[in-house]
Amino acid sequence: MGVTKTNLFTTEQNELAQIAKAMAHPARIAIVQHLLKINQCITGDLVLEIGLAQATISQHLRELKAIGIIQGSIEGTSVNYCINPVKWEE
Amino acid sequence: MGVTKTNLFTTEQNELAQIAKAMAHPARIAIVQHLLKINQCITGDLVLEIGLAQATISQHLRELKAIGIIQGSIEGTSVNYCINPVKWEE
DNA sequence: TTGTTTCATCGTAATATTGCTATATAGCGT
DNA sequence: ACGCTATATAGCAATATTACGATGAAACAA
Repeated sequence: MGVTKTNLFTTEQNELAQIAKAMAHPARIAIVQHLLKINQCITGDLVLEIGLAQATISQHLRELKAIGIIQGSIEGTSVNYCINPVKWEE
Repeated sequence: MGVTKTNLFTTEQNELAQIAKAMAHPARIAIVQHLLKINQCITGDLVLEIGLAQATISQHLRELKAIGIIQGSIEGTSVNYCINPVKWEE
Protein backbone atom coordinates (compact mmCIF):
# COMPACT_ATOMS: atom_id res chain seq x y z
CA MET A 1 0.00 0.00 0.00
CA GLY A 2 2.68 2.49 0.92
CA VAL A 3 0.25 4.29 3.21
CA THR A 4 1.02 4.60 6.90
CA LYS A 5 -1.80 3.89 9.36
CA THR A 6 -1.16 6.95 11.49
CA ASN A 7 -4.41 6.50 13.39
CA LEU A 8 -2.97 3.46 15.19
CA PHE A 9 -0.32 5.55 16.91
CA THR A 10 -0.10 8.40 19.37
CA THR A 11 0.50 11.97 18.28
CA GLU A 12 3.93 11.82 19.88
CA GLN A 13 4.88 8.70 17.95
CA ASN A 14 3.72 10.21 14.68
CA GLU A 15 5.58 13.45 15.33
CA LEU A 16 8.81 11.66 16.24
CA ALA A 17 8.49 9.61 13.06
CA GLN A 18 7.97 12.82 11.06
CA ILE A 19 11.13 14.36 12.45
CA ALA A 20 13.08 11.16 11.82
CA LYS A 21 11.74 11.03 8.28
CA ALA A 22 12.92 14.59 7.66
CA MET A 23 16.45 13.50 8.53
CA ALA A 24 16.17 10.17 6.72
CA HIS A 25 18.07 11.31 3.65
CA PRO A 26 21.81 12.02 3.40
CA ALA A 27 21.20 15.20 1.41
CA ARG A 28 19.09 16.62 4.22
CA ILE A 29 21.65 15.48 6.79
CA ALA A 30 24.29 17.28 4.74
CA ILE A 31 22.19 20.44 4.51
CA VAL A 32 21.61 20.55 8.27
CA GLN A 33 25.29 19.78 9.01
CA HIS A 34 26.37 22.58 6.69
CA LEU A 35 23.94 25.06 8.19
CA LEU A 36 25.10 24.15 11.70
CA LYS A 37 28.70 24.78 10.68
CA ILE A 38 28.28 27.88 8.52
CA ASN A 39 25.29 29.16 10.53
CA GLN A 40 23.56 30.48 7.46
CA CYS A 41 23.79 29.83 3.77
CA ILE A 42 22.07 30.74 0.53
CA THR A 43 20.50 28.04 -1.62
CA GLY A 44 23.00 28.41 -4.45
CA ASP A 45 25.89 27.50 -2.15
CA LEU A 46 24.08 24.37 -1.03
CA VAL A 47 23.55 23.36 -4.65
CA LEU A 48 27.32 23.64 -5.19
CA GLU A 49 28.20 22.01 -1.86
CA ILE A 50 25.97 18.99 -2.50
CA GLY A 51 26.06 17.62 -6.02
CA LEU A 52 22.33 17.49 -6.72
CA ALA A 53 20.28 19.56 -9.17
CA GLN A 54 18.89 22.88 -7.99
CA ALA A 55 15.31 21.62 -8.20
CA THR A 56 16.16 18.64 -6.00
CA ILE A 57 17.88 20.79 -3.35
CA SER A 58 14.91 23.12 -3.32
CA GLN A 59 12.64 20.14 -2.70
CA HIS A 60 14.77 18.93 0.24
CA LEU A 61 14.86 22.45 1.69
CA ARG A 62 11.08 22.62 1.51
CA GLU A 63 10.76 19.37 3.46
CA LEU A 64 13.11 20.58 6.18
CA LYS A 65 11.27 23.90 6.32
CA ALA A 66 7.89 22.14 6.46
CA ILE A 67 8.65 20.59 9.85
CA GLY A 68 10.38 23.75 11.08
CA ILE A 69 13.98 22.53 11.37
CA ILE A 70 15.21 25.32 9.11
CA GLN A 71 13.88 28.70 8.07
CA GLY A 72 14.63 30.91 5.10
CA SER A 73 14.59 34.65 4.62
CA ILE A 74 14.45 36.27 1.20
CA GLU A 75 17.40 38.50 0.50
CA GLY A 76 17.03 40.17 -2.89
CA THR A 77 17.07 37.42 -5.49
CA SER A 78 18.49 34.79 -3.16
CA VAL A 79 17.20 33.04 -0.07
CA ASN A 80 19.21 32.77 3.12
CA TYR A 81 18.60 29.58 5.10
CA CYS A 82 19.49 28.92 8.71
CA ILE A 83 18.70 26.43 11.47
CA ASN A 84 15.68 27.22 13.60
CA PRO A 85 17.26 27.04 17.08
CA VAL A 86 13.88 26.60 18.80
CA LYS A 87 13.04 23.47 16.81
CA TRP A 88 16.57 22.15 17.06
CA GLU A 89 15.98 20.54 20.48
CA GLU A 90 15.16 16.85 20.35
CA MET B 1 13.49 8.07 -9.59
CA GLY B 2 13.19 7.15 -5.93
CA VAL B 3 16.85 6.22 -5.81
CA THR B 4 19.22 8.02 -3.45
CA LYS B 5 22.59 9.10 -4.81
CA THR B 6 24.56 7.83 -1.84
CA ASN B 7 27.88 8.34 -3.60
CA LEU B 8 27.52 12.11 -3.26
CA PHE B 9 27.67 11.93 0.52
CA THR B 10 30.08 10.90 3.23
CA THR B 11 29.82 7.56 5.01
CA GLU B 12 28.79 9.36 8.18
CA GLN B 13 25.98 11.20 6.41
CA ASN B 14 24.69 7.99 4.84
CA GLU B 15 24.82 6.13 8.15
CA LEU B 16 23.01 8.88 10.03
CA ALA B 17 20.35 8.88 7.31
CA GLN B 18 20.04 5.10 7.65
CA ILE B 19 19.43 5.33 11.39
CA ALA B 20 16.93 8.14 10.90
CA LYS B 21 15.13 6.12 8.25
CA ALA B 22 14.85 3.17 10.63
CA MET B 23 13.00 5.43 13.08
CA ALA B 24 10.99 7.18 10.36
CA HIS B 25 7.82 5.18 10.95
CA PRO B 26 5.46 5.44 13.94
CA ALA B 27 5.21 1.64 14.21
CA ARG B 28 8.98 1.36 14.63
CA ILE B 29 8.97 4.26 17.10
CA ALA B 30 6.25 2.42 19.04
CA ILE B 31 8.23 -0.83 19.00
CA VAL B 32 11.38 0.85 20.32
CA GLN B 33 9.44 2.78 22.96
CA HIS B 34 7.77 -0.40 24.13
CA LEU B 35 11.03 -2.32 24.28
CA LEU B 36 12.66 0.51 26.24
CA LYS B 37 9.83 0.43 28.75
CA ILE B 38 9.29 -3.33 29.07
CA ASN B 39 12.97 -4.11 28.44
CA GLN B 40 12.15 -7.21 26.44
CA CYS B 41 9.14 -8.52 24.62
CA ILE B 42 8.05 -11.36 22.39
CA THR B 43 6.77 -10.63 18.91
CA GLY B 44 3.21 -11.71 19.66
CA ASP B 45 2.84 -9.03 22.34
CA LEU B 46 3.98 -6.37 19.90
CA VAL B 47 1.39 -7.53 17.39
CA LEU B 48 -1.30 -7.04 20.05
CA GLU B 49 0.18 -3.78 21.35
CA ILE B 50 0.33 -2.23 17.89
CA GLY B 51 -2.67 -2.86 15.69
CA LEU B 52 -0.91 -4.08 12.56
CA ALA B 53 -0.89 -7.56 11.03
CA GLN B 54 1.69 -10.07 12.23
CA ALA B 55 3.49 -10.05 8.89
CA THR B 56 3.80 -6.26 8.98
CA ILE B 57 5.23 -6.23 12.51
CA SER B 58 7.71 -8.91 11.53
CA GLN B 59 8.81 -6.72 8.63
CA HIS B 60 9.34 -3.69 10.88
CA LEU B 61 11.26 -5.82 13.39
CA ARG B 62 13.53 -7.02 10.60
CA GLU B 63 14.33 -3.43 9.57
CA LEU B 64 15.17 -2.46 13.14
CA LYS B 65 17.30 -5.57 13.53
CA ALA B 66 19.06 -4.94 10.21
CA ILE B 67 20.66 -1.75 11.51
CA GLY B 68 21.31 -3.26 14.92
CA ILE B 69 18.98 -1.18 17.09
CA ILE B 70 17.25 -4.30 18.39
CA GLN B 71 18.22 -7.95 18.66
CA GLY B 72 16.13 -11.08 19.01
CA SER B 73 16.78 -14.41 20.67
CA ILE B 74 14.77 -17.51 19.84
CA GLU B 75 12.95 -18.94 22.82
CA GLY B 76 11.11 -22.10 21.89
CA THR B 77 8.53 -21.17 19.30
CA SER B 78 8.63 -17.46 20.04
CA VAL B 79 11.28 -14.77 19.65
CA ASN B 80 12.26 -12.43 22.43
CA TYR B 81 13.31 -8.96 21.25
CA CYS B 82 15.22 -6.35 23.20
CA ILE B 83 17.07 -3.09 22.59
CA ASN B 84 20.74 -3.44 21.71
CA PRO B 85 22.27 -1.13 24.34
CA VAL B 86 25.53 -0.76 22.42
CA LYS B 87 23.80 0.59 19.30
CA TRP B 88 21.43 2.70 21.36
CA GLU B 89 23.89 5.59 21.68
CA GLU B 90 23.30 8.40 19.19
C1' DT C 1 11.44 47.09 -21.16
C1' DT C 2 14.71 43.47 -21.66
C1' DG C 3 17.84 40.42 -19.89
C1' DT C 4 19.92 38.03 -15.95
C1' DT C 5 20.14 35.74 -11.73
C1' DT C 6 18.02 33.00 -8.07
C1' DC C 7 14.86 30.18 -6.36
C1' DA C 8 10.20 27.61 -6.34
C1' DT C 9 6.97 24.65 -8.59
C1' DC C 10 5.06 21.33 -12.10
C1' DG C 11 5.14 17.17 -14.35
C1' DT C 12 7.50 12.97 -14.99
C1' DA C 13 9.94 8.46 -14.59
C1' DA C 14 12.27 5.24 -11.70
C1' DT C 15 12.39 3.17 -7.48
C1' DA C 16 11.19 2.46 -2.42
C1' DT C 17 7.94 1.73 1.27
C1' DT C 18 3.81 0.02 3.59
C1' DG C 19 0.60 -3.47 4.59
C1' DC C 20 -1.83 -7.34 3.48
C1' DT C 21 -2.90 -12.49 2.40
C1' DA C 22 -1.06 -16.74 1.64
C1' DT C 23 2.38 -19.75 2.53
C1' DA C 24 6.66 -21.61 4.53
C1' DT C 25 9.41 -22.88 8.55
C1' DA C 26 10.40 -24.40 13.21
C1' DG C 27 9.50 -25.99 17.97
C1' DC C 28 6.56 -28.38 21.02
C1' DG C 29 2.96 -31.57 22.78
C1' DT C 30 0.43 -35.79 21.89
C1' DA D 1 3.68 -38.67 12.40
C1' DC D 2 0.14 -35.10 13.35
C1' DG D 3 -1.67 -30.92 14.82
C1' DC D 4 -0.90 -26.48 17.02
C1' DT D 5 1.44 -22.20 17.89
C1' DA D 6 4.71 -18.54 16.73
C1' DT D 7 7.48 -16.17 13.24
C1' DA D 8 9.39 -15.40 8.84
C1' DT D 9 9.12 -14.84 3.93
C1' DA D 10 7.13 -14.29 -0.84
C1' DG D 11 4.34 -11.85 -3.76
C1' DC D 12 1.35 -8.28 -4.63
C1' DA D 13 -1.27 -3.62 -4.92
C1' DA D 14 -1.42 1.07 -3.39
C1' DT D 15 1.07 4.89 -2.37
C1' DA D 16 5.36 7.68 -1.25
C1' DT D 17 9.98 9.29 -2.32
C1' DT D 18 13.85 10.84 -5.14
C1' DA D 19 15.66 13.24 -8.90
C1' DC D 20 15.49 15.68 -13.02
C1' DG D 21 14.35 19.07 -16.93
C1' DA D 22 11.24 22.59 -18.05
C1' DT D 23 8.99 26.41 -16.69
C1' DG D 24 7.24 30.18 -13.63
C1' DA D 25 7.97 34.14 -10.52
C1' DA D 26 10.47 37.80 -8.31
C1' DA D 27 14.25 41.07 -7.71
C1' DC D 28 17.51 43.66 -9.84
C1' DA D 29 20.65 46.02 -13.49
C1' DA D 30 21.22 48.26 -17.73
